[in-house]
Order: sequence, then C-alpha cells, then structure tokens
Amino acid sequence: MSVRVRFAPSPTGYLHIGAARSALFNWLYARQMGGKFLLRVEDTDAERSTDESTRSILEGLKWLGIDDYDEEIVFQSRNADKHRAAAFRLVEEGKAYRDFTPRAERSDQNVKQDIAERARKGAAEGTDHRSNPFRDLSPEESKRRAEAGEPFAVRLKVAREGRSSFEDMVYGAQERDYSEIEDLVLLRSDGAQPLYNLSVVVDDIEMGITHVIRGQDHLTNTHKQILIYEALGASVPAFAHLPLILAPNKAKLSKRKHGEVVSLTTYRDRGFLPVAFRNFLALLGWTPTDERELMSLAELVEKFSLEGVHRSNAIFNFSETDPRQWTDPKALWMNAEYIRTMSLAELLPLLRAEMEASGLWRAEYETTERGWFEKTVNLIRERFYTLKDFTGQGRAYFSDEFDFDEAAIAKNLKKETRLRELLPALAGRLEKVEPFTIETCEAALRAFAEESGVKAGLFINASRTALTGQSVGPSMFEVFDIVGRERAAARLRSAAEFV
RNA sequence: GGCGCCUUGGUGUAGUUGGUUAACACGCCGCCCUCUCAAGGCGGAGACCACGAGUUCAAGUCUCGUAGGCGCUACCA
Repeated sequence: MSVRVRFAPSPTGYLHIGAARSALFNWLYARQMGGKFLLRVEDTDAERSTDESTRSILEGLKWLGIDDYDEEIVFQSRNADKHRAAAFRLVEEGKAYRDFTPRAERSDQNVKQDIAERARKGAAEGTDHRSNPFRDLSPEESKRRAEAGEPFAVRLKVAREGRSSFEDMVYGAQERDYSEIEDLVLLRSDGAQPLYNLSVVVDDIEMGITHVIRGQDHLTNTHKQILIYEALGASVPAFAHLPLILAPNKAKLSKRKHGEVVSLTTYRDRGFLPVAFRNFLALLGWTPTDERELMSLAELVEKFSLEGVHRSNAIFNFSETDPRQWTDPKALWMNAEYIRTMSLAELLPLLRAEMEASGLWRAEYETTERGWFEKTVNLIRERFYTLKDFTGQGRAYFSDEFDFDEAAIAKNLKKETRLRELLPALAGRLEKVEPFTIETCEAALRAFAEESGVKAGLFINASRTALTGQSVGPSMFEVFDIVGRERAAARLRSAAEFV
C-alpha cells in the first residue's frame, strides 16, 4: 500500500513554526516513500477560522517549497454532512447514543481548572465520570425524544472494560485503559456540529491516510480516535507523533506570549532563505544518522526517517530582550552560511525579489551590468546574515542614497581634522589612477598616505565610511573597485563635510 | 485531581549490544590572519549525563523510586 500523509492545520492564525515543521516532516516522509502529500484545512470552528489565516498558511507552505500537494486541498467544513452521517450511523448501530443532558457552559479561559476541579470532586464523591443516564436509553425512547425536538449531543459508547493500545512510530507502545476515556462527544447539541475527533477520523478515512504525522499534543487523544476508527469499521493508520517546540521558558510557543518569532512568515519577511529555514526546522526534533547538519532538500528527503525523530521537546532559543538574538542564533547562523556559500544562480532570484521590494533593483543587473552585480554580491555576501542586509547595510553598493552610521562617522571621520583637506585631495589622486583597479588604488592610496605623513589605515577607514556609510565591510580596495572611480571620488569629497 | 510523555554543557544534539579524556554544531572567550568587520585557522571556558537508591568488577547507558517540565483530560482544534 502506498503512503498517503496529510498536513492538517486549522486556520485560526498565522502558520506556527511548529506546525510548519509538522508539514515539513509529512512532506519529507511522503517524498521519501514515493507517497502522496495532501493538505486539509481544518476550518470546522467557524468562529475562529478566517480566510486570511488560510491564505497565510498556504503562503507559508509555498515559501517553504512544500506546496506541491498531490491532490486537491480539502476543506474540512465542507465535509460536515459526511461527519454527521457517520455519527448517526453509529447511533443506528448502537455504537453511539444521544445524550439529552443540557450542555454545560464552560468558558474558554479556565477549562483546565474546570476539568481539574470536576475530576477532584468526582473522585471525592466516588462518582464514575463515565456514567451517563442516556447511555442505555432504549433506541425507541431515544428516537422519540429526538423527534419531539429535544436537543441532544451524540456520544461514542466507550467500552467499560479493556485497554486501548497502539504502536507509535516515534514514542513506541502506547496503552490506555478505557476507564480513562469518557464517552466522547461526536456531535454537538446545537446544530449537530461535528467535533474535532470525529472530523479528523472521518476525513482521514475518506482521504485514505496511511500515516498520521502530527504534534505530540495529540498523543493521548489518539486512543479516542482509534476507538472511532474501530466503531466505523475502518482500518487504523500508523501514527507518528512529533516532539513539541517550546519557548526558552519551556512554555508552549504562542503568538500572544511570544509574538512574531513563532510565525513562519516572519522569517520570509525578515530575509530568511527558504532552504536555510527548512534546514533549521528539520533539525528541531530530528537528526540524521551522520553528523552533517547542512542539507539540501534532496538530502533531507534521502536521510529523513521517523526513527530518527526525538521524543523530548526542543527549545526554540531566542531572546525577547536582545534584538540581535530575536530568533534562534543557530537559525541565523545557518541562514548566513547559506547566503555565503550557495550558488549565485540560486541566490540571485531571491536577492532580486528583495531588491525590487526596496526599490534598488535595476534591470541592467541581469544584462549589461551582470558581471559587476555578481562581483559585488560575492564581495558583500560574505558577512551578511539575511537578505535584508543587502538592502540595509549593503545599500551603498547599489544606490547613492544611503544612510551613514553615526558611530562610524565619529570613529573614522571626526577623529582626525586633517581629513577635511586630505579626503578631497585623496579623491583627486584616485581620479588620476589609470587603470582603476584594486592594485592601483591600493598603491595610490598608500603612496598618498606616506606623502601626507599619515597611516594608510586612516585613509582606509575613512574611505570605508565615506563610501559605504559603515565602519565595517569588505577589504577597502575591493570596495573602491566596486564603487568605481567617479562615485568613489564624489563620496570622498562629500564625506569631508562630516569631519 | 487522573493518565501519559520527557529529562546529556546556555541552545540543538551524538553517545551501537554497560568499559570513551562524555563527542559535534550554534553561541560565548582568546590567539592568528588583517585596513575594519566577518569568514577561515588554532585554542579555551562551560555537563559530577535531573536527583536518590539498586544490579554489576564497571552505568549517561539496565531496574526501581523521587522531583521537575510538558501534554492530554472540553458539546476547542
């Protein structure tokens, strides 16, 4: 039987990086096994689901490069009738029953407390949390009350005795006593709305899912779902649960508490490379058998294995106070690593998009100035971390309008008053250099420094700030060569005013 | 409250069937290179392998217990 997996996000917000990793793992598994990768949008919660979320999830998957779904996208809300039909079939077969108990109001805020309190009270009074007066109501009576218009929920009849068990491909053998499982609600009493556990199972059956790969937060509920598969007479798929990705304080990552670091689109918007972020994500909760960490998509597909997935949760190491560490330093490092080592052919399209967005792109970069452009990118990418750096600190290479770093001015220009006269003079010298190359510029600058009785370093550092607005950057003579004779001279002259 | 899962340096991890100076990557510190900053090279700090017992000649690796973290427990998904 061929492998069929799915990624099933609920569109109640942006694409969370944990969800993105689930999507990636599903995708990797499908591609490796030559199976199908499907997408199902779980939009059954009409109040919380939004089209905008769906769009952003789709965009995120596209950015990651895992949007080649093998079949049409399934929207769960459109299958509600099938879910209902399945539930009523179970009622007919006596595997589920109508519960006429009025719905208990529960506020979203303190459900956890509610649950704990209810459990404590139940234990103290010695009541069986599974007892339900409607469980054994006669089918006739049940039907009569339903037809009379009395509202009811549909609950699965969970066996009183026995154990549920399954083999998780990551967490191993899992067991749970039926006594731990309540008769779960399949359909809500208001409008017979299908609930999550029912919907996933019915859809997974319908989509022919063979392997359910998802977050560990679903691990214990899997037993309930297996009960539904069995009641429906369907074969149970294989399950593989993934460890969670936690915040530095070990809490679950959430937008409310941790902000945009958890949103996948943030990485796209802040200049990350899909290849780098994908690579980083893959390493969160999984390691290849060899030591190599930098892997192309093809390598990931080849090396991926569910057996290599860890059981302990991983911490996403970012700082909320240090802007330089706004996200995991390793992700940043990996992005820089890719920026400086990947082929220009792969980098250029991404860079072009970034430059177009900030109005720095010129068509000539792909035609007459292609050579210059590539040389420049090669020179500056060496010390950049994200695509944003090309249009930020690298702006001076592509435009005459760029900002000067105040600290750089103070350090390299204001420190020596003689620069007021020397900089224009240096400009004059450089204008006469022929040909204008890395070597000739260096020779001219050093000669002029000697004549002027200053260290070459003074000119070099001042020039760096004059030409690029920065105090750091590539070897200065290469910068002269890149910026060119006229622009270099002009910038040296105008920088004299800063002195 | 109950049930389940997890626990190796700051972070991500490696540690095959018990015997290693506990390894690698990121981060951090220092040196080299040098016109600055990176990159690169070299070196360093940082883990009594959550804790406590037990088995054993020998335990990060096996057993039990404890603690902590996380998850689930809902007519949310």
